Amino acid sequence: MSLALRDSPLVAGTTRDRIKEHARAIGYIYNRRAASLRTSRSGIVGVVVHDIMNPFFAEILRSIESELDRSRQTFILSNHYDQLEKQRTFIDTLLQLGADGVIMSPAIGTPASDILMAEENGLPAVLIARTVEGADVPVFRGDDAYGTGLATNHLISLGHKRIAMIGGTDQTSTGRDRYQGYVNAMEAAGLEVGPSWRIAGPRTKQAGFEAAGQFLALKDKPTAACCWNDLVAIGLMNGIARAGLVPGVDISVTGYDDLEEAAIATPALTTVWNGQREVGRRAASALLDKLNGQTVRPSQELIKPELHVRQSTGKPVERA
Amino acid sequence: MSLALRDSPLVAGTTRDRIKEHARAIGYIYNRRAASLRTSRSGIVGVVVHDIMNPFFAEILRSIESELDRSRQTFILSNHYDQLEKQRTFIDTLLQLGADGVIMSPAIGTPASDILMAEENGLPAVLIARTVEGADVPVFRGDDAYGTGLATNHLISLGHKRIAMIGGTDQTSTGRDRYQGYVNAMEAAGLEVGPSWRIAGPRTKQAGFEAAGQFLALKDKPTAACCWNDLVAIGLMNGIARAGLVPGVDISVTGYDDLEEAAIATPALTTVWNGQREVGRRAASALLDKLNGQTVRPSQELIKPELHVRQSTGKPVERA
DNA sequence: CTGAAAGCGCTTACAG
DNA sequence: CTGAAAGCGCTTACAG
Repeated sequence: MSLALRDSPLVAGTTRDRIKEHARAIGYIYNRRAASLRTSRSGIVGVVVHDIMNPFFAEILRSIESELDRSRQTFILSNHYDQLEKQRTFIDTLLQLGADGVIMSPAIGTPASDILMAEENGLPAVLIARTVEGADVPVFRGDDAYGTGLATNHLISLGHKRIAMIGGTDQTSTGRDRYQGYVNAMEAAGLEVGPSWRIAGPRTKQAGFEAAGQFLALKDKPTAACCWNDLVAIGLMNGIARAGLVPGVDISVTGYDDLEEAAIATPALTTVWNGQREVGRRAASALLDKLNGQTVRPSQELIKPELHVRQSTGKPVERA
Repeated sequence: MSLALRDSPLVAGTTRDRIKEHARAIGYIYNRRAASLRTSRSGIVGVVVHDIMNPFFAEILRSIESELDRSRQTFILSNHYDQLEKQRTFIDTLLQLGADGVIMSPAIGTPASDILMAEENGLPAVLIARTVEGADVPVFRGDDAYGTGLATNHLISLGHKRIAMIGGTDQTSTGRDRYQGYVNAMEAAGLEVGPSWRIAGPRTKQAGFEAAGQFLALKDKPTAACCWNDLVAIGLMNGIARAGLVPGVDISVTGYDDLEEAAIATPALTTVWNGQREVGRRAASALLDKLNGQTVRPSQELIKPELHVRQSTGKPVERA
């Protein structure tokens, strides 16, 4: 019977149809636990990211979803909120469920051994967005240093000389790379990076909004802000507007990610497209290849970002 | 051994510790598929909503997550994007995995028989946000008609007489209820509802943004917009600002949901708090009760919304 | 080609 | 209290 339901060529067409019809009639439900126990394939893929509600991950997840759907894999989502313990619990759950693989944006502080452990227990991993030093797995992410370089150079070319970097943390590879790209661009242009010009931390709209006060009170007031991501940029612009200044005129602001929202922000946000779709699609397809027994060599795949210029950046306005 | 690992009192303390230590040493992984096959409990709960990336659902999901976490249930998320087929596939997957229950915001057009089928196959269901006529299960949602009534009355009390309703669809109970609340409030105040004053459809920031043009071109131009949700309201405000008008001054706008974002929008959005946390927490806890064999009677639980007045609403400004 | 049997890793009722 | 055995529902190798 199981052969018939799976359309095996070993079973004749009419027999197959008769069995399928009968199965439907009695409301037969295929028991995947039993099948998986026998075959040790579950058809489950885990995805764990910092926060699935963050629109940056949301766009990645959509493309992972559509890629996995085509291979009829069920995917289980989880947030780790950058808590190593939550991430470990989730990986443990995946192992217990016999998941076939995991796509993860590793939590801050993830040791390579965590990933090694998963792989050794038959749970192949693919990383997105962040790297883990020493983990021997494929990684798909944007070229962050290059991306913030694009944004910073754009501001420099408009004539800005005092440019702050708002948000992000040194605890992730992404954070270090984005900051480095900004610093490199500044130095290449012979510009100084004021010691207080980095406001580290913010990664949400709310935090960007709150950072506006600190930003506007900076010594040698910068005329532009290169933000960690679109959320911070939009929050910052709201904060700037609240303070009576006009973002895009009085202060130039760049974002990062090019979320759908960036285009409809007021003013429309100049930002760096980060290839979310690409990252998701390629990570999922690499994992599927692995599951199908193909050898996928560990590699750092850097998607090249692109600058999208809109209305939130302009020439600097010097005030008295 | 399995008794020891589950801390059964049948096993002496020292023996238990020795076994646990050994299990850790050899890297033992508990096989939940096997256990579930035997016990027919899987520890999996499914959650399916229109779109998990929508911040309205995101806030509900967070509270479901924390509630289920405490009972050590794994939850599987899925979007149905209001496609009945996707929802059915997901429910099917849950049945095949032997999930213990499902929390769903039913897709448009979900027949009661779909829910009945799940329940009959041992998958108890709890609904959130939307009702399905004839489905005999608990439903947790906000009192939508009351909520839009609050918003509309607030606008009326400020002196507005021409108020449009932007967004939402008649295909969901939520959509019908919110529209009805608006109409009731208008009629109770003896105000006319202009036939073109309802712009149905928009439910996203993008769509709200795009609706601004249509709104601003309405005959007998309304002075205020009661929006379907915060996303539409924020999008609409952005569109209004793009057109050179000042939202909150030239046009009053109300939202619905009171997302975290509402407070930091520019201007800060007057909106209706919709009890997302409550909805999630209570739905999860009702499902857990069901799983534990308690009889949970099917009922409509309406969470009372509250108006939060901010800067996006003010007295009407009549222009020449 | 068909059918009966073994076995995946658990839990639980049962015999010792 | 302990240990061996049955059985959950599949898949697959094997005997007929």
